[in-house]
Amino acid sequence: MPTERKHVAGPTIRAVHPWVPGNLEKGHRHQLLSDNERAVLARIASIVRFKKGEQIYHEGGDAEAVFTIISGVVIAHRSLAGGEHVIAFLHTSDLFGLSEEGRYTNATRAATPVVAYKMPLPALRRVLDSNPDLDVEIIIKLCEGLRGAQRHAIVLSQKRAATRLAMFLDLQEHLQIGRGEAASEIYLPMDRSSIAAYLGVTLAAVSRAFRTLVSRKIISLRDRSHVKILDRDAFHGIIEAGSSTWELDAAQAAAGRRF
Amino acid sequence: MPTERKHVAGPTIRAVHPWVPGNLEKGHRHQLLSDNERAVLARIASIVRFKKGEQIYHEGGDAEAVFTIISGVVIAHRSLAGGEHVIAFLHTSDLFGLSEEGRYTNATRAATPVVAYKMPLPALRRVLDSNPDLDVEIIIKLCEGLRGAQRHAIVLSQKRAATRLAMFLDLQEHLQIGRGEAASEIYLPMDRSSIAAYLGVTLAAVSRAFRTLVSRKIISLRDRSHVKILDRDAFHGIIEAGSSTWELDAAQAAAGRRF
DNA sequence: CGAAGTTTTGATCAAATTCAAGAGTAGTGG
DNA sequence: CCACTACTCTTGAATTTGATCAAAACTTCG
Repeated sequence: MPTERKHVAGPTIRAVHPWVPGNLEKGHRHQLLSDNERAVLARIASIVRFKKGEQIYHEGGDAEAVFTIISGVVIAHRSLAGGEHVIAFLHTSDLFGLSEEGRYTNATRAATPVVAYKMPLPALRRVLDSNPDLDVEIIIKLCEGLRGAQRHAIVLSQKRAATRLAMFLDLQEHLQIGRGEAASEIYLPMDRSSIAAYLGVTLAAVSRAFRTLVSRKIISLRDRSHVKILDRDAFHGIIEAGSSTWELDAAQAAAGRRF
Repeated sequence: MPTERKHVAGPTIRAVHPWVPGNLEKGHRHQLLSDNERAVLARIASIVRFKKGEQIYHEGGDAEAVFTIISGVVIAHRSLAGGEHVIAFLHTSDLFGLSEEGRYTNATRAATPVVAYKMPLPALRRVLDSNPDLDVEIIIKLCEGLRGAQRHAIVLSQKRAATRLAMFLDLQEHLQIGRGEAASEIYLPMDRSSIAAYLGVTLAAVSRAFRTLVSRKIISLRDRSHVKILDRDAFHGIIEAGSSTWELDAAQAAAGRRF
């Protein structure tokens, strides 16, 4: 018996709907679980806390649980020989713990202090088996993760560091708006070296890219983690320009995307 | 009533299982649908054909159907100003047609002549609603797509073109083996400019990277689309070396990956 | 306040882009 | 079957950009 909406405890999962959004505004991330579903998941979930910088699980480890974030930011990454590649920055209501053949496919650590729900996989699978409704929500969330990963790939396909950074800021702003947070400033909870790893460039290059954008008065920095976009035209100019004069051959441009 | 295994018609979907594979060999892509499920889907699916280079759907178009490939190779891409970014190369049994708020999120075109099953979304959703079993299969497939996109991002995070190419070849080989095809040679059905777009480098750089690997006797080319790996040690050396001396700071390397 | 860690900035070097021309392939029609 | 054309791919030379190495400024925190 669902109680009042705001007071239901349990995991939340939010995502942009893959199918028609119906009545609601574009880009809004809907709460995917009903009160009832949240209550069911709450029964198998426990609340866990991680300190800033703490490892949550490691690449290749036994996939024993799936997590959703209550508060804080999580970095999903993979360690290559001699460096690390950041896969994603995960926020409140994001789902993580993807596995392949029973092993986690990447590592995660807390970028800030993190509180999360932890759902053991065996219990989760039992719940999924008996609650068909939950499956569709998870599909929707996975579609979002997939779109996010593809967006990341597009950022990485850019050649200029300033373009990658601008795309990253643009993405962060959209995600922030989607989360319903204030939008006048972009907040960057992660440090420069994580941004560098996400963008696939060096720390030094990120720093220079920031300097470039600031000196051209396209953005301003209140401090290391608060960015304001001053000139949106120029800002999007940087993004478009990134892929400007570049291999104009592939003329038969078509369009569409994976399910 | 399922007839003999080999003779059931209808869409196939194959993927590596996210959870424990149980008895079967690692990395093998299991047929996710039962004969019965295939039969159900076959009822709403129609067979469509596309010529080489033909557009299947375009970015932003009304998402009206989902496809699975019967034969041929499909390129999922997104057009940036002045260039295109290839998201994925899709093969037999792959599922595509991802949408966001009712619109395709990228474009697709045929890299070779393609035959596919087309499943209209409204009908598909009706079937999913009444066949809870199908949901889990789709979740598994989406996990695979997500892992693939993340792998792509890792390729793109590499700095040297030869490293990206080697990783690409390695990936193609694994996918080919996973599909159960012959593995002595790597077959590349797509043209150089699609590879370039996938790797996020120029056509010229791809060409030079091939030349580099061939001249170092690490690979050999029978023709434009048939590659053989001659020296596996050196080959994997290239892949490792790519991320060699590079930002050794982020010391607190943890590990793990998204659900 | 000092020490460790993070970020900025500078100078040099290697690598990919860019522009452009030439070689190789495929496809068409005589 | 060959020649012609269009296209893809390779290769070359000059330029730009980011990586690399290293040192200085700034933060954070005990």
